[in-house]
Amino acid sequence: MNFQHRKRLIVQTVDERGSIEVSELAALLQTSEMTVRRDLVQLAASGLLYRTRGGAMKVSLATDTHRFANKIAVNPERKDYICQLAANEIQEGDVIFMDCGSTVFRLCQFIRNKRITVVTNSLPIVAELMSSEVTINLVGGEVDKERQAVHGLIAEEHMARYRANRAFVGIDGISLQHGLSANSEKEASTTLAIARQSDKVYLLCDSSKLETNKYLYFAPLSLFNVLITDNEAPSEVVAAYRDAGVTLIN
Amino acid sequence: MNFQHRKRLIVQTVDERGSIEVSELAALLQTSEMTVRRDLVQLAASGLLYRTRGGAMKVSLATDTHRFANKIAVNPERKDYICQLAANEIQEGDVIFMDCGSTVFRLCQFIRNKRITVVTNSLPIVAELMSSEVTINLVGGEVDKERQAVHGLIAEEHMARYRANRAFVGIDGISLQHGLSANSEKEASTTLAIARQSDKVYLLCDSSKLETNKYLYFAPLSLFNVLITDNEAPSEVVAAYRDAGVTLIN
DNA sequence: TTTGTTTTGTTCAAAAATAAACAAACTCAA
DNA sequence: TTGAGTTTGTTTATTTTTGAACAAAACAAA
Repeated sequence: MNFQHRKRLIVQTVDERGSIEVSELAALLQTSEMTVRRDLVQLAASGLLYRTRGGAMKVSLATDTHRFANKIAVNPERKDYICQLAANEIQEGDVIFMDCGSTVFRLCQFIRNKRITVVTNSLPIVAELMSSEVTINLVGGEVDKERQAVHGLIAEEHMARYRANRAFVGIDGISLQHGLSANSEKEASTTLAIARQSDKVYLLCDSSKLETNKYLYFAPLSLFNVLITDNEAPSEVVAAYRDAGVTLIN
Repeated sequence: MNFQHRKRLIVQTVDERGSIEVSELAALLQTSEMTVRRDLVQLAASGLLYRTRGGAMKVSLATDTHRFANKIAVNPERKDYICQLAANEIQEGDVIFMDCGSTVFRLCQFIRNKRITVVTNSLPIVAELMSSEVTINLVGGEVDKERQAVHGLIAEEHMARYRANRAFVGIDGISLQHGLSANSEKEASTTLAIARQSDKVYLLCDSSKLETNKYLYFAPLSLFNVLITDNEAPSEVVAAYRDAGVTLIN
């Protein structure tokens, strides 16, 4: 029973069962738990399974990337700080795009009394701005109930009909090395569609997301014009972004 | 049972049930309440659920403080009667248009569990069907805040892209002499656009509106195929409509 | 307000899992 | 066969996770 043989069996078993414990694998492979752990470290490093304490799991079960939708509750004070900066950029008469990110949602409170037009695919944003001075243009198409937003082909065609001064979009991950990344194709696609139709794209991104990567890389840093983040961003990271030519406000 | 397992089960259970208590989760996961609390802290931090005192709830439920509310209906029991009749006409797999009338809104409760597609310009209907089996297609365009609906040129273009089996539309006034009438051009125009794209048009109209006229006449009786009204309609009026060739259900 | 109940966070000790260190066994050429 | 290099198993130390106990905080009812 060599490593190759064990490796095959481990991956196969994990795929079949979804998850398994180190002790079970040791019994199954007639080997010690230490050896199993060493194998698991290698397999996890090459991405064939997800290492958990006490065992391993199928990657697909552990990551559930599609779920990270409504992050309203996370880091609200940072997000409000960012949105205040973003609101300062907006002028009367502007036509702006707002996407369905949780950070972007919090921009609503700062623009309630501005005479501007907002084009958005986010239903919470529409609800929030319903009693405001803002003229709302809602993107049509099939409703994604999980994200409470409209995505897809028809939505993108709809957006293609409008031209905006500015766009405010959220992002799941951003890194100097790989650019922008997202947890879902839908959101990535919508972000691209919005960027195409806007003169100036502002990326709203709280500092916890700087230098993180999500599963789908979808655009280089050049997609946006201005990165707005909070004042808790590490100064060396901020400096690195500025050195890379990014216009960063914080 | 490690953290990854518990996490999956907790998120799944919360999503299914809407909310749950710490003690229930402890029993379900065969672990202590302390552990459940620690798990909930982590899950709430990553935005997968909303922490409440004594348990947790779905994020979307917690953030839906801003709901679209339909005006309190007049004659609710008549309208529900009509909608029950209307719902009987709908079959699995149908694609249906629903407009933004208050009568049509009450149809939602009867179609929650049907596997159909609803195309609508009404925001209260979208909100109501958000947690249902129904696939929703939202009509895009400029939002009419007063009516909580989308009207106008872009909206009509959007609707022109879809073809539906059935359409359920409300009406402000109807008379044998003058046909259909409305209180606003916007709604009249939308009704016409919907009728163009539908195989069969059902007019939902409580009996208090029969033989009334509003300021804008916009279509003859031939616009619709079936008139659904309630059982309080005077029998001579019903007879007159049937004599005039109208298919009437009540 | 005060009182009593429930829920929560913190601290601590026990248990489990892991990593590190080292010895034994095995591989494979020369 | 020898011996360098690798893999494996065992022991030990370290880290992580867990549950219990208890104090603090939040809530509800007088």
